[in-house]
Amino acid sequence: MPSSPAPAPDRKRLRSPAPARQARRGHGRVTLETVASAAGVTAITVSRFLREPSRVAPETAERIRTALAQSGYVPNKQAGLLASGRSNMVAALLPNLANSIFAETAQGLSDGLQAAGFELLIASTGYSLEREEQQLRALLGWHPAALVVTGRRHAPGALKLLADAKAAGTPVIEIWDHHPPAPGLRPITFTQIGFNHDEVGAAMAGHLLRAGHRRLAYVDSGVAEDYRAHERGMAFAAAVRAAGAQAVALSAPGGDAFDAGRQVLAELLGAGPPAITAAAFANDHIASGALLEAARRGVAVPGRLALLGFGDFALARQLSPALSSVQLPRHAIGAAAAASLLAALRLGRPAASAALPWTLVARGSTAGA
Amino acid sequence: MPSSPAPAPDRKRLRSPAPARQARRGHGRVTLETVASAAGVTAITVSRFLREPSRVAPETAERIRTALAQSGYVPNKQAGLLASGRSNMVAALLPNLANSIFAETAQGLSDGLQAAGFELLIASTGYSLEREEQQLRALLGWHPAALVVTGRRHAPGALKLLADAKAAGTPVIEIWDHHPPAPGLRPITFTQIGFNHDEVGAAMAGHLLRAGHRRLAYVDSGVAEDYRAHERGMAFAAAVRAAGAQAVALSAPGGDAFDAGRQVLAELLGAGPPAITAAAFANDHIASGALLEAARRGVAVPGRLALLGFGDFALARQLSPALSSVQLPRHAIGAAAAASLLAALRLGRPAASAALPWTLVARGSTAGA
DNA sequence: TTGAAAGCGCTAACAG
DNA sequence: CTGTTAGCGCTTTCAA
Repeated sequence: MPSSPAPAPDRKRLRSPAPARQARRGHGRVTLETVASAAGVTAITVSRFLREPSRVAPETAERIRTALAQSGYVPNKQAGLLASGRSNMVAALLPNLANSIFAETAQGLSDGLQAAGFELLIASTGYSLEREEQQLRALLGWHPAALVVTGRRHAPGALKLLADAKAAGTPVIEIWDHHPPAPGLRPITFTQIGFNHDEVGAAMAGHLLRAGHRRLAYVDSGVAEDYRAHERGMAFAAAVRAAGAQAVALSAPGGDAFDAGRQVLAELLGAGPPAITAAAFANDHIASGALLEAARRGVAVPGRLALLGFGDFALARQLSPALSSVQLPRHAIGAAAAASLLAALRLGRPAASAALPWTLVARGSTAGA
Repeated sequence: MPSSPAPAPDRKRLRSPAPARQARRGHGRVTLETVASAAGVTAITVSRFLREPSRVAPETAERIRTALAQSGYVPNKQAGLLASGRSNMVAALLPNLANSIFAETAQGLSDGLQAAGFELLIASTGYSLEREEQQLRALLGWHPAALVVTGRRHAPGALKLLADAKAAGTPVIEIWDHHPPAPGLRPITFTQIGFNHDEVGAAMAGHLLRAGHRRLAYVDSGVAEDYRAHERGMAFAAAVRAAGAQAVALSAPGGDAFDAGRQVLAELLGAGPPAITAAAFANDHIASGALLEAARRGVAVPGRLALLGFGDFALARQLSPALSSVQLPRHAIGAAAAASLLAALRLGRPAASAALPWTLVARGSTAGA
């Protein structure tokens, strides 16, 4: 008796609601019906019990509770979501997660969402608009209840997806940015929760100009697609020039950010005459690298060179001199986005934008005149 | 004519497979069928095209391609997964994400999984076993193809869920740990991918003992549930005592880790006689805080006090003196876990455990004797 | 308070 | 190469 083509399936008994009912590809999973028949009710009653226990008679409830406990039942979310047509997921796209700045935003989102029973689906883009579009497409397959993306620049395809989603009533929120719409540039706009990077760049310049510096550099991160850092740099340079001072644009090399900062210091010191006496950075890591290198070389900070970071990472206030920096609403951005989209979902109208506060924290590295 | 209760739905036409077919709660979403009828085929053909374009005639394919492009169709994953009974998701539980150590592991997992077409579902536990169990329960609702948890300590309920999953053939991997099973302690075991924290603790002690220290402290992180840090501390103390030297156990206060390290330095210096001349830390942040504070106070490192970190964060080699530390396979743990579970899924047998290498990197903060 | 029927959007199996 | 049929596990609607 070789290869008899598998035993004939006994799919002839089409009777009764009993647990028999051999499924097409039934891999002995515990389903609502398993629990139901153990409790002597039908699936729908167990389903009701799970969602609104009060709508089930106390005795029935007790039997279901027992059956549930013994079965090891785990509700199947795909089935539930598919059947209800609802979604309790929010999809978020962040440039990366290893960077503590976005990790905190993710935490803020997660905190706000979890309390409301929503789940967070995160993907990272590595600052690439192309990857953002890919990831967005993948995420949309889950039919999320809302979308959170970073920044206001997106690939054309992504923009279309976002616009479609918005048109279909799905809240779309852009975080880490809050700019007035560029006149005539993009017709549709989304909710924005963040701050204005032009203002920050100008404020960084203002802080250094007020200390009397006349030749100032902005050191970019070197991440080509981090346009927010570029914007700060442009605004910085504009403000510097508006004050009649000189602006120099530098870019940090790739690799370890501390090392990049160390290398940039040489450029900073070598420039001139007239010498550059103050530098603002795209982030605290690069700034810290420069600060540490200055200490190693015996370069006086802020005497010879004033240094100003961005992000106010934990390390900033630990260095000597302590690094002046811009403190950001990292967690708040996530929390506010969660609150905004939750409200939008509840009220059925577009999510509200918000400009969140940042603070320039002056410390030793930019002290005095 | 006030509030006429909405126009009567035209649900009378039950004919033909045409796109009419008013659904029960059909909210004009674009489905396979929408695309199919636009292309003049049925849903299954579009479905096939999406998965295996070669199985569809070139002409048909072309029509489908057009219809697809115009429709803005987004496949519904819940429906697809439910119908196929498959899952392309891996659920991972990590203590937290803001900590770069775990963020890198998540990145490693994500990298490995993405290449194989799997998606990563991440939740963080905040080092709480209770939250781990909750999150695990929530994650299981997605019926993931594999589970990744951090460490080998779990709440009883979580342990049961994991054991059930394993029994059902779902690979379960414990990361960041690799210990021989404690005799008679836990009957069932899972795949482990990480390293032995006892060995690291002993190696940290060995490194300092070799430099001639006779009274050594281990500074714990103060996170009660980070048992891996405790284990390193226990092993550290055991090795110190085995060498006939004295071991002191300290714990860092909560709050900012750098500040905690600064505070601990005072304790370290105040202890004795005999004085503590070397300290090992639960992580580089606390160690760095101590190092920075030592510099501020003019305490000689390693002359008066040798300092040894754990984790080898980017900052470690930037300080002066540079901080000795233990370099960990942060990314590799995630990558190896991904590879192991992928192989297990493919071959249909249990995932393979692996001990990954770590390195004690000796730098200035523990130099000389 | 409970159940029967139908369907969410998709895919497996089996024709043709 | 394409279509038909049935069903994934759950929830909605309506009836009892």
